[in-house]
Amino acid sequence: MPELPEVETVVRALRKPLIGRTVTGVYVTWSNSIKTPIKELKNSLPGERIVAIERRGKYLNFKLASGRVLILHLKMSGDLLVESSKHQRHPHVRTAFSLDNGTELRFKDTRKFGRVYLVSDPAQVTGKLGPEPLSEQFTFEVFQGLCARRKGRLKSLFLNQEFIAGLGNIYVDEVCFRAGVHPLKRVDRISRAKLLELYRAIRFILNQAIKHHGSTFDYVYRGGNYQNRLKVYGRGGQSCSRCAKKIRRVIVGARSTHYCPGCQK
DNA sequence: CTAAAATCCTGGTGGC
DNA sequence: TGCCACCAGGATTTTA
Repeated sequence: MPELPEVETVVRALRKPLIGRTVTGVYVTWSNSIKTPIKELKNSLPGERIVAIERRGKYLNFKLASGRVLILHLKMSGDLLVESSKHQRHPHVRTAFSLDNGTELRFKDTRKFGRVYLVSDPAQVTGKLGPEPLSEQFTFEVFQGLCARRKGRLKSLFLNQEFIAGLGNIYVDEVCFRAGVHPLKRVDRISRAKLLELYRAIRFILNQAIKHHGSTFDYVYRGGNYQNRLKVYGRGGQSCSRCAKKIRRVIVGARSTHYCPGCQK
């Protein structure tokens, strides 16, 4: 479940070992993940130098010297490792990029949901994404405009990457709790005051999670410890830390959803 | 148009 | 201990 904070953590960790490196080879064991013709990837990636690594929503963009962009999505169970080529690959490494200094960028992906693209224009992959919630451009006015005339439920809208890029199941539940808004509330019936609370909660929760290097779960990126600070996600049946009522777990749009019936109206 | 359901996947879990 | 059905979940695709 890597979401924005986990992907941001990965991006920051990869910059030092990867920027300036040149790809020397491509290794693939699960071609369903590769969304560019494999021949093209294997033929044209070697010789490319990585000049920058950026995050867009939950996507990682590796900018190459030619101007093309290698885009990865970790989906459910993806992780990226930089290891010596001599070090044996974990069996769940589905794609690897060997580099000019004897290391490899390894895409470990237990559940095989991950995706790899090589494109000339990243908009081909990420063009429809909504705004970056931590950018300066994402003001309250922008958020309010996006919410206007939306009839759907808050939870579903927040999970929609074309609405805001980067929120996922864990942090949506945490944002709704912090703002004190019920996740099933219709968006067009939320007051301006509560919208402001939601806007602030999005920025606060994501920033806090990044500060703690994201959350670590069964298959998710190692290292982070924000999972210990979650107030509702994964806590169905436990007592709310604010009002002591039992936290509920329900299914919304095939996603588990956690909220406190006392604090969230 | 929206919304719900199916799809892709595997390791872990709980029941028996 | 072994077997098996079942579950999680991001994004896309299909169905209603």
